[in-house]
Amino acid sequence: MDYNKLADLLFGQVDKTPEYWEEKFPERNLPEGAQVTRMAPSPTGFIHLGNLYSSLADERIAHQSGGVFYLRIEDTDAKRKVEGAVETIIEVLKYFGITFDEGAGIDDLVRNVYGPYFQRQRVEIYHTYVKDLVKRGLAYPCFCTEEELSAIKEQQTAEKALTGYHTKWARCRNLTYEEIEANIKAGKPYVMRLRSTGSEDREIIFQDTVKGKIRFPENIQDIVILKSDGIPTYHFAHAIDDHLMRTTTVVRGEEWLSSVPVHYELFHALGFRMPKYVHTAHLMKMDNGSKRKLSKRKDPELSLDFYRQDGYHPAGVKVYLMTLLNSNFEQWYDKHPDSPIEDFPYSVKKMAQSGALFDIAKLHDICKNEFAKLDPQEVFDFLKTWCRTYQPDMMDVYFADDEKFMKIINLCMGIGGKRRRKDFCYAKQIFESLAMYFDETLVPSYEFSYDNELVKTILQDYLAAYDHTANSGEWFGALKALGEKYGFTGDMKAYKADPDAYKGNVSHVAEMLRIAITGSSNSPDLWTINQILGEEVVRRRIGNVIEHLN
RNA sequence: GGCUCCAUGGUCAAGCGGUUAAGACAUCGCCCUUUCACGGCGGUAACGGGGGUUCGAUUCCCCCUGGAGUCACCA
Repeated sequence: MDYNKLADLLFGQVDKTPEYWEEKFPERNLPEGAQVTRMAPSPTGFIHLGNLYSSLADERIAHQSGGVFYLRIEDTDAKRKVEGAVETIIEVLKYFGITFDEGAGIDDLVRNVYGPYFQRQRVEIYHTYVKDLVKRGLAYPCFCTEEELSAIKEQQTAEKALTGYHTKWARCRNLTYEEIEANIKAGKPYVMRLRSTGSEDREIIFQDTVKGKIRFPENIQDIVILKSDGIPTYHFAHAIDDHLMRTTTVVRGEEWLSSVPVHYELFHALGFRMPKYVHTAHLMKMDNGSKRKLSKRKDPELSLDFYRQDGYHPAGVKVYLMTLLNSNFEQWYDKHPDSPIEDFPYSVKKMAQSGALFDIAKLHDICKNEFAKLDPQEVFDFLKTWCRTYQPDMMDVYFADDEKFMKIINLCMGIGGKRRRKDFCYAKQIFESLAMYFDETLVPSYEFSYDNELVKTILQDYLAAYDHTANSGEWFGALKALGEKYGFTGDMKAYKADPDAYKGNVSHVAEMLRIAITGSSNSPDLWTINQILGEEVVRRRIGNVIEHLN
């Protein structure tokens, strides 16, 4: 068959050659060792933890080496397109401190010289290379229908043969020029397939950056490279784009490992050098006692929106992901708690080989630590920003008095105390724990561990003698004295030595007040809370409880 | 099922032929403490199984088992 003639029949409109594109997108002029990485999502706008996880690796690899990190949109599947997705992707990643140097949505004409960065705008490029493959007898049109394909598969299954479009099963492989021409004239839809030169008996040796040396049988599948609408499949676009955009390192999930033989053949057929691959282990989740890959459909905690909605601080999420990404990060971070993550010497050699179970408890611990590193103003700003978008109707309650809110933050974080408290985890949880400071959100409690009459008497007595201007020491002294009056000792040692000798101790009296004022038996320092609430509120709340006990 | 990857406490993991097998989270106990937190101290808890190689295997090789991924005109 005359392949040149076939190429003209199929791609007559293509007037460029591979050389043209090679010249247009030359090797990047970068310092020795600089890596070019990319994030290449489909434009669903759904960014999940796995995406963040690998873009963190991408970003570190590129920027630590003085290279380039760019964004390419893989919009080859029309079904996956969602309006505004690119903006969402850029914005969400930016929230987590990851920015692109180049690519889709980046307004930098000087740097954006390897585009277009939307695959649908690159069809001319893809067709140039497919035409070239056809000329060399390495690609051919396939007219098989869906029904024919599944019939082949059925028979293969019955014969226990390797499924797929390959070897003798690849019917359209041997179509004559005349048959092809007739099919096209008849308007039959077709895809373009690679004419694989692989053999099951041979193997390829592939070097993965994190998994090491891997052997595979050669690819023998005549995979689809151009879909019937002329748009390339992922595999083909990957080869063309990463070559022409001069990507040096591809970070992707290990679900791609099994298509390495396909990519290997594609790159070689095209005459391209393969990039380095970093196949990352999956984030896993425990489900009914067994591990499985986190799924975007089943697991809401996979969505980054989930973390934003609940108000997780981006630093916490990022640090947690880093601990999973590099096994020695956590200890480095312990030693350099105040250093920016960028100072960490990131190494692909230290990436996990196996999938880590996503551990929300660990995330929480890290978030608490991250909050404890922020200064009060940062916490204030973060909470206010979060509240404005996720609980707008509560703005008037929490932020009616900025000064009061700031005092609460200081108290809850232990600012000014001996040590920082670590109560703050994520915004939603924080605001829940702040309910006691606002009349609108207070949940009163009338559950006391002592007889209601006694509680009432003590509260009344407390109220009668309450001096809001007393300092912390004076206030506690008064509380002790009050307790003594009713048989609650202020001497903890004496109480511990012989608890039965007393009705209780001063902590029990404090508990009554705590419940009366905050609705909870647990809270930060009561005196400070009183000061934040103000005399009027304190008196009113205690009064309400007394009334309720009547 | 074929192909491939993975395998140290409940979880994340250090280890890279000889160790009392780190550390963090979680958990439990004690201390500190007017509650809660914070903090301090301590405890429970691991090399999946079987063969080799070796003077010696958690470490190297093989098999088994277990877990995961993938087998589309989706990426």
